[in-house]
Amino acid sequence: MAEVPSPAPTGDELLKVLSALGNPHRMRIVAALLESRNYVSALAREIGMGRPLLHMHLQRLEAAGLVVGTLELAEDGKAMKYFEVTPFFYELTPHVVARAAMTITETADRTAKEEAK
Amino acid sequence: MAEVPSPAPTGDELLKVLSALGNPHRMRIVAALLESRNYVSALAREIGMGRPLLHMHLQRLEAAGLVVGTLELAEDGKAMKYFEVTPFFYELTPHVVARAAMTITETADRTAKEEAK
DNA sequence: CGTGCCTGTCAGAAAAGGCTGACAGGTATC
DNA sequence: GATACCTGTCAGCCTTTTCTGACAGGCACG
Repeated sequence: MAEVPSPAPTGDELLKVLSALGNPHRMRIVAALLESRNYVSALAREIGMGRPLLHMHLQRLEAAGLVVGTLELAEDGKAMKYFEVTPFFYELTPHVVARAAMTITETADRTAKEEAK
Repeated sequence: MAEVPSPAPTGDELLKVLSALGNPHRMRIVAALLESRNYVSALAREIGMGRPLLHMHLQRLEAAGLVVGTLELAEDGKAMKYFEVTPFFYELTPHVVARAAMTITETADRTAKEEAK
């Protein structure tokens, strides 16, 4: 059980993880969700944050594979999206970083790309 | 030798490390410096980046404790700042993140703080 | 003394990220 | 039908980060 991506993550993956976790709010969100899985609105109240904003942070974390959200139907029919943290594990060393750095997708070539279309 | 801050980093420390490493340029800088320590101007040429910009990235990495710079005097008297990577090591797990999240210095309270002074 | 290479910093433009209020849809209860 | 929850998205503002060009100083070589 529990897949752990430990050893050699791809550059883009590590980049998403690090930039996702490198934010005070998102770190606290992970902390809150680790204590108990929760749905968006309740979590927003708990940590005192607007829903749209929390929503944005959550999908940033989810895009990085650090949390997962499941849309569940409560008994009374209400649709609520529960989030919980993934058992992720990354080792952060110079070697790992250097290895990942080689496989970074250049997202910085918006030159003569729009026109080609 | 080589101090490794592995187990339970403070929130602010982890925050600095993650946001420092969560950037494509800075990952490449670490990669380049791991191969061989280098001074600013040469490194700038090597990775094709402006000196002022590289300078900024370097001091961001240094502030996070991931690289160290030493100002050395070459034989011909020129002052050159050599950078090299630190043997850092961080474990990234939900538990570590949650633990760090509790010790985050609220830098976001510029409310009734100026007046108190 | 001009040229070259080193160091650093500064102001200001450009891009990215964070944040808010308003809106739309859904289902259940009074 | 009005209220009260839940979900999501969108335009627009504001702050932070990223990036560039120009400038300062230092030391050595021709």
